[in-house]
Amino acid sequence: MATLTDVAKAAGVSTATVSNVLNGTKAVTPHVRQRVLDATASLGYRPNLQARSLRTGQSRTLGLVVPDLSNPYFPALVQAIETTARGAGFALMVMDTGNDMRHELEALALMASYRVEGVIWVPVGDHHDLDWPYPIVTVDRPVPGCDAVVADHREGGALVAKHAIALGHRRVGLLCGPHSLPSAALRREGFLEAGTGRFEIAWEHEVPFSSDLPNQLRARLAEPDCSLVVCANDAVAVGVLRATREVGIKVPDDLSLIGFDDVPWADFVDPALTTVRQPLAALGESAVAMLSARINLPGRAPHHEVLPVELVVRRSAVPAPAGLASVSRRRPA
Amino acid sequence: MATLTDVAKAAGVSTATVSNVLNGTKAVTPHVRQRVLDATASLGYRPNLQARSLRTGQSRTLGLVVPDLSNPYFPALVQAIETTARGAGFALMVMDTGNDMRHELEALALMASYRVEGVIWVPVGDHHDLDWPYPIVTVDRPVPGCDAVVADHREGGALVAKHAIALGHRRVGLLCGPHSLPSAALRREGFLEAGTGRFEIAWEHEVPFSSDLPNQLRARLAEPDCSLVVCANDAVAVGVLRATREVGIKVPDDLSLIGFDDVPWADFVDPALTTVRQPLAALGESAVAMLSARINLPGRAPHHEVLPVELVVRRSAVPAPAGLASVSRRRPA
DNA sequence: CAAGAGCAGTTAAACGTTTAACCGCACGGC
DNA sequence: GCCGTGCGGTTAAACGTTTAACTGCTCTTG
Repeated sequence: MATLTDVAKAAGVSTATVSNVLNGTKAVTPHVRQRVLDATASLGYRPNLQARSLRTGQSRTLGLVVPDLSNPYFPALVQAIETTARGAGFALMVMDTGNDMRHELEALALMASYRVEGVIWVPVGDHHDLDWPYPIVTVDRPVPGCDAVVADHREGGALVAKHAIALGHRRVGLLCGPHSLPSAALRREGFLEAGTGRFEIAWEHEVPFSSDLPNQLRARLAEPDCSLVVCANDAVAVGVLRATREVGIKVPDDLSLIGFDDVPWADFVDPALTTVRQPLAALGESAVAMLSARINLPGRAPHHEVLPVELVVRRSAVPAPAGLASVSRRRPA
Repeated sequence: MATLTDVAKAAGVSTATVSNVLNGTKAVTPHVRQRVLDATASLGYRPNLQARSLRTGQSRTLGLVVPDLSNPYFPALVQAIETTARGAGFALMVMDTGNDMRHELEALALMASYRVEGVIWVPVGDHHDLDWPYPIVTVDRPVPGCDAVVADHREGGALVAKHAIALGHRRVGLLCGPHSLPSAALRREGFLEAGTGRFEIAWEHEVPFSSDLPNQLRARLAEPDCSLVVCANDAVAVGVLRATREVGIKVPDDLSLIGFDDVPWADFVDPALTTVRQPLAALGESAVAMLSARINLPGRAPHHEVLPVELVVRRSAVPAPAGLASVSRRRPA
C-alpha cells in the first residue's frame, strides 16, 4: 500500500506537508495542495490508522463485549451501537464471550491490547475490582465503578401490572427470571409494587430466560388457576404458549399472557405477544454517547442512565372473563 | 500503560531481550527470563498490538461487513465468524452497511485504513472490478474475483420439491424471492428442476424477503387454488400464515406451507415451520478458514465452497388431501 | 530602512514494537 | 595454543504517522 512518504515523494514535498493538507492542520498554498491531492488520489493512498494511533494515542476504535450474539436481544443493540459509533468516527471491535466469565475477562484483556479507546460491555457474571486502561460503559447490568445504561425494568414491571389491572385480572401467575439478574429482579419488584391490593398472585416461579420450561411448570400450566400469566421474557411466553397449547388451553381466550422485551418475532407468534419493549436502539446510542463523553473528559464520577420502556399491546392479553371465570372454570365442583 | 521499554528498564535488560522472552523468539537464560516475566507481571504490561502491527505488517484483525445485523439470518453467522476468528488469533471488526451500496464501499475503505488482514463480506449490491489491499471472502453471494462460501440453495430448492412430492402435493403455489438475488434464483431453479412432471405450479409470484406481503397476493391467498405454498423465506412464510389466518384458511389443515432459512423463531410460530436450514455456523467457520488460508498463501485462484443444507420437517406442511381436495373445496360448482 | 511578524514549507523526533546485525565469551576440536 | 562456533545478550534501524521546532522569505510597520 502507498504510504505518506510515497505521496510526499510523488508530490515533491515533505511528509509533513502531506499530513498537513490531508488533515487540514496547517495552511498550504493552493498549488502544492493540489499537487498533494493529485498524488494521494493517483496512488490510492489510505492513511495507516495503526501508525496514526501509535503516534497520537487515539485508536478511533471502540470495543463491544457481549455474552451471546445469537440471543435475539442483541442484534438490534449491536446494530445501534455500531452505526452510532461509526457515526462518531469509531470503528467497532466485537467479541462474543459465550456466556463465560473467563472468556469475558480474556476479551477485556484483548481489547486492552488492541488499544481500544473504550468498551461497551454487557456483562454476564458478577464483577468488581475491575481496572482496565480504558473507560467502560455497561449495558443492562450495572457494574460498580462503571458507567451504565439500563432500561427501566422496574417501570416495565409496573406497566405490566397496570395493564393487568386495566384488563380486570384479579388472579395472576408470575414467571419471573433469575433473581440473580438485576433486570429480572427489578421487573418483578415494579410489577409487585404496582399490583399489590389490585390483584392476587396465584403463584410464582423462578425460571430461566428460555422457552424450555421446567417440567413441574407444565403441570401447573395445565391448571393455571389464574386468568393471566406474566412472563419473565418473550421466550418464556412462547414456552407457556406451547405448553398451554399441548393441554388444550387457548390463549388468550382461556388465559392471557404478557411477555417482556418485544423481540423481533413477538409479532409473529400466534397470538401476537403483548409485551414490554426495551429501547434497544436508544440503549445503544446512549451507550456510545456516554462512552465518548467519558473518553473526552475522564475523571467524572460514574453515571447511570435509565431509559424508558414501552408497553406494546397485541393480542395475547385480553380482558379477564367476568366473575373470575377462568378460576371457577378450572375448579369444577 | 506500561511499555516494552518500561519492562526492560525494570528488569535491567534491553527491549530486545524482553521481546524475545515474551515471544519465545530466542533462548534466554532462565534467570533473566524470570526477571523479565516478573517485571511484565508487576507492571501489568500488555503488548501494544498497533505498534506490533506497524512493525510486522500483521494486524491480527479481520473485518466483517454485513448489510443488516437486525436481519435474523445474521446473528448466528456473525457469532460463528467471531468465535472461530478469535480462535485463529484474529479480532473482528464489524460494520453494518444498512443495505446501502455506498456505505458498503465506505466500509470496505475503512477496513483498508484499519489495515485488517482480510474481510468477510456479505454483499448487497452487484459488484465487480473491486480491488482492495486485502483478501475478501464473500458469504452467500459470490462476487467476481473473490473467494466465496455459499449454502447449497439449489439443493435446498430440490429438497423442498422432493418433500412436496413425498407428501403427495400436485398443485403448489410458489413465492420466490427477488430474481436478482442468486440465492433466491437458485432455490427456485432447484425446486422447479426437481419438481417438473411431479407437480404443477398453480401460480408463482416474486416477493421481497419480508413478511409484509404485496396486497394482490392477499387476494390470491384467499383462494389458494393449491395444496401447498412454497415460500422464499421463513419471513414470507409468516406473512402467508397471517394472511391465510385472516381469511379463515387453516395451516396446515387447509393449506401446507414450507419456508426457508430456519430462522431461530421458525419453531415458535404456530404451526412450527417446515423449512430448510442454512448451515450458518458452518458458513461462518468456512469463511474464516478460507480467509486465513488466503492470507497465508495469496495468489491462488478464487475458490468457491458450497455447503450442504438440511430439510427440517415440522408441522406446517402435511400430506396433501386426497383428490386435490384443497383445489375442489375452493371451487364450489 | 531595519526589525519584527507571519507565512509556507522542511527537519527530525517520537510513538512501541520486532529483528537483523553485531559483540564478547566460553568451549571444543585439531 | 588457535580458530571456529554457538550462546546470550545489546544496539540500532525500521514500520507510517504527527507535530514541535526550525528556516527562509515576504510584508508590514514605525
